[in-house]
Amino acid sequence: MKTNNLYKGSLTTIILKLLNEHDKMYGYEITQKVKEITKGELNITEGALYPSLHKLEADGLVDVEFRKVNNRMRKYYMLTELGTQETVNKLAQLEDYIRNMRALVNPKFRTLD
Amino acid sequence: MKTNNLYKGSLTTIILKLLNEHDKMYGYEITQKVKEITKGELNITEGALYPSLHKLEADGLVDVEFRKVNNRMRKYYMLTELGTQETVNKLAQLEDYIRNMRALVNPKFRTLD
DNA sequence: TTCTTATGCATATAATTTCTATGTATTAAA
DNA sequence: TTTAATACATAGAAATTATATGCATAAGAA
Repeated sequence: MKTNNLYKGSLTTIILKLLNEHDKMYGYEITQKVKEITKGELNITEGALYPSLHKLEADGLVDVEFRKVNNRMRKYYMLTELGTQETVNKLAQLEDYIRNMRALVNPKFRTLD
Repeated sequence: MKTNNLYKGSLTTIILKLLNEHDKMYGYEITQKVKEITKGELNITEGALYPSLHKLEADGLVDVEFRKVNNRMRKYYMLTELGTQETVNKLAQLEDYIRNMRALVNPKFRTLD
C-alpha cells in the first residue's frame, strides 16, 4: 500500500466496512472502490487483498459465492453474522486509534476526552 | 501494543513527534509519556521501542547522549536536522491516512475536498 | 490483427513491524 | 527483604503487507 506504512493493520477494517455497506463484492471490485474513494491515494495490492479475504473466510467472517458474469468467473464475498459484529468492533478500534493518535501528535487534543 | 493492530506502522511517527516536542527524551520516559497521554490505552513495549530507536539512530534521524542520573544510566535521544524534517513528513502522512480512512469508513466524508 | 490495457483470480517469497519472552541492574517503598 | 518501579537491551516468533509472478478472458488501439 504505497510508501505510507501507517496502513499496516487497517486492511481488514477497510474490507469489512466496504462489505458491510455493499452486501456483496468481489476482489477486483474492492481494489477499485478503495482507489475511487481515496482518489488514487490508496491502492490495495492483490498480494495483500486475496490472502486477507481468504483469512476472513477461514475465520467465518465472510461467506463466498461464485458467479459467472460476462463469461468470466467472479468470487463474491459477503459478511456473515459474525462478520457484521466484527465490523462494529473494528470501526470502534479505528475511532480509538484516531483519537489516541490525535492526542499524541496534537497537544491541543490532550485535555479533551 | 495491545490487541489493536492498527498501531502497526505508527510507532516511528509517535516517537518523532514526542522528540520534536520535548527536545530530548530517554526510552523509558517515552513509554510513560505515551501511556499518560493515551490514558493507558496504548502501551509501547520495550521490544518494539528499542529496536525502533536504534533504527532511527542508524538512519541519522536522532542523536544520542548518555547521562548518569541518580547513579543510573540514561540514554537520551534527540532529533537531528534530518529527523526534524522527517517528523514533518510523518505527520503529513498521518493526516492523509486519517483523511482516507474517514472517507472509507464514513460515507459522509466522501464528497468533501 | 496483434499488442496493450483492463478485468479477475491466486500464490510464493521477501520485507517490515511489532510482540513475547528473557536478561541485567539499580532504587524506592512496603 | 521482597516487590514494584526504573532503565537498558536482544533473540526469536508472529502478524501483516509488498513484490513478483502466474493464469485467463475481454475490449480497444495500432
